[in-house]
Amino acid sequence: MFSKTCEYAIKACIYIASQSLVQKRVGIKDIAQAIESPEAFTGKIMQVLSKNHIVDSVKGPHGGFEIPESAMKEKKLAEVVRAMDGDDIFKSCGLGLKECSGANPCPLHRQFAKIRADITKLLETTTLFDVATGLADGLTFLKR
Amino acid sequence: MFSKTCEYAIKACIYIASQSLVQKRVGIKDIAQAIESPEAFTGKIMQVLSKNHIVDSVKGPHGGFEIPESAMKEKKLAEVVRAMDGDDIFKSCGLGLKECSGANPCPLHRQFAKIRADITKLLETTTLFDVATGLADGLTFLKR
DNA sequence: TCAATAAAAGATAAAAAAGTCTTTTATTGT
DNA sequence: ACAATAAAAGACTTTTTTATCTTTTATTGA
Repeated sequence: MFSKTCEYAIKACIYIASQSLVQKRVGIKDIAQAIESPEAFTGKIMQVLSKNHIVDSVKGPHGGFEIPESAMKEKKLAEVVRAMDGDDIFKSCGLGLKECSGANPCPLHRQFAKIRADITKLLETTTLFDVATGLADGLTFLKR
Repeated sequence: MFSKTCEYAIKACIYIASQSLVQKRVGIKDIAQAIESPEAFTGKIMQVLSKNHIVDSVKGPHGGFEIPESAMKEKKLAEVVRAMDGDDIFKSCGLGLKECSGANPCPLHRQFAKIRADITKLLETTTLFDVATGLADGLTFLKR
């Protein structure tokens, strides 16, 4: 569904958001630990998220990453996915046709269109705030 | 969604099925051409499909691959997907948690469960016959 | 100002997926 | 029996993804 990179990115954002809810800025070590990801690789991912203005990054002592509450209420999961995996999951044909459309449909065009629409709706309507609260409340998890 | 290998496999099966509908056995060159896949790689994929009894293979002159009409009415797309990609798409957590469940849910557990169920239903109920007819009738395509 | 901290940037490395090439085996028709 | 055909099997190569290691830059507080 998503690349490993994208999975880590989504989990990292949710973790950072949940910590930002209690005014805590978190470092890479922290994140890697919270989402069970390789530390150095997580650093690379954070660079992309930071460049795409999905998270705020602060260098130096007491630095780390954060997402202001106002921002996390705006940011949709779709933005994270687009930053990491592009918009393949939103657009591309399930069987890999380059020009799959109503005029040139693959044998599963209509069926996949429905599924893609559901995925798109989920990712375009869910905000980081929406998912961060469940984590903060101990109702959901990012490990195991 | 699917690996490239799996996409080729699905398309190959649909093409073979559609040709079997008119009593035509098809060779690897034929298939590769019909689905725009690399020929040698397609050969490798056919080996897997053959070993998994999804297609019948015949060696020697006039040999090739076929799927008897009775068989294609039984074979679900899910069997092809399982042979190539395993059952990750049917089972595994969208965020990559190893033990994602009602008791230890990832933040998107319920939402993904719904989408996975839809995908599973589609793949488990659609037979090769179902999709081969549309191709044979020129209503759907495997290229472009 | 300087040592410590933490992310950014850059260069590699390892693993997995995608793809190719060569040799072998099975089948067919002459 | 044997030449031709076509898939199976095995050994490789290339590309992409995942992951690591090192150096640089920015920030802080003593």
